[in-house]
Amino acid sequence: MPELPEVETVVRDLRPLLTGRRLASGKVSKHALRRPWSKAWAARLAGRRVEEVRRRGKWIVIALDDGAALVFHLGMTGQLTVVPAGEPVAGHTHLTIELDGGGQQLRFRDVRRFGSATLFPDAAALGRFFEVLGLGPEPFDLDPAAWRAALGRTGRCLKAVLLDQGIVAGVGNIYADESLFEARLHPARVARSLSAAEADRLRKAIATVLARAIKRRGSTIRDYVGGSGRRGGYQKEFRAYQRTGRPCPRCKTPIEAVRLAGRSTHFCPNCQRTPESVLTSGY
DNA sequence: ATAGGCGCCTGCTGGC
DNA sequence: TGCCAGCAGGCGCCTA
Repeated sequence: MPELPEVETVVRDLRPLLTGRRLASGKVSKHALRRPWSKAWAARLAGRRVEEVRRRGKWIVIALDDGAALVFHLGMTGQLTVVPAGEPVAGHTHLTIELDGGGQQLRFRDVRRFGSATLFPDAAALGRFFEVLGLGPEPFDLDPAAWRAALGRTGRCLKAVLLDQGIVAGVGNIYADESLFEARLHPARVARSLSAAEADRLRKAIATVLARAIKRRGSTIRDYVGGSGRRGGYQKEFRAYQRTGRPCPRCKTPIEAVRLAGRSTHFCPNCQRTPESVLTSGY
């Protein structure tokens, strides 16, 4: 689910709700998440104060006053919310942390359990974790020359490249399709085949689409909610993703769906020329 | 190097 | 109405 705009929305929602608050006891469900949650961590959290809530790619980092960091990934169906302690606990809630005063709780819910919650004891451990992950730059910070070089270095198709968190962090299936539509580039185009102008167009399109989606608080297809429980609204503005057979908003040609990089991929066959037609048109 | 497939989970949809 | 295959916003691992 949650790609950069959704994760960014959660972070912006949680920041004022968590910063400066003290964490109390934590309660964990018996179901395993993608990464194991150590039993000792709940006690380790108690009494710690939240210093900062931030995002890196699709990861949420809650930095604590003793240098430890609580790190979440939302997987496909993760929800990280602050709610009144009296609110009924929804099914699939895997971690509940009491907050000081006000009777609120931070809750992590994840139906499919592809997400994770992890506690890193200090900045060095967190740094090592992200180093091993090897996340690429944030999409809003892409250096034009480095981006062109990264595309020029691979024979993979654009869809696969956009989904690769090591090339650019935070783009997932929705925003890969929406960015390629915005840039008018076919998802099967070989990255190396892009001109400098096309690479620039794609770089700008990614930032444009993500910024637009953040303004709408991300996309809710089914499960996603922000840090205060509100749904996103960008799903109403999809131009390609999940619009198979419906008219392209630019040229009315029906949107097509194919499978690329193992993911369903949506594009306009007229606005986003196929690699073959690009070749035959003598580009 | 890269594509493709599978597995991890649960729940919903659509076709028969 | 009921059943079941197929699919879903992610990602790591394996094979060819």
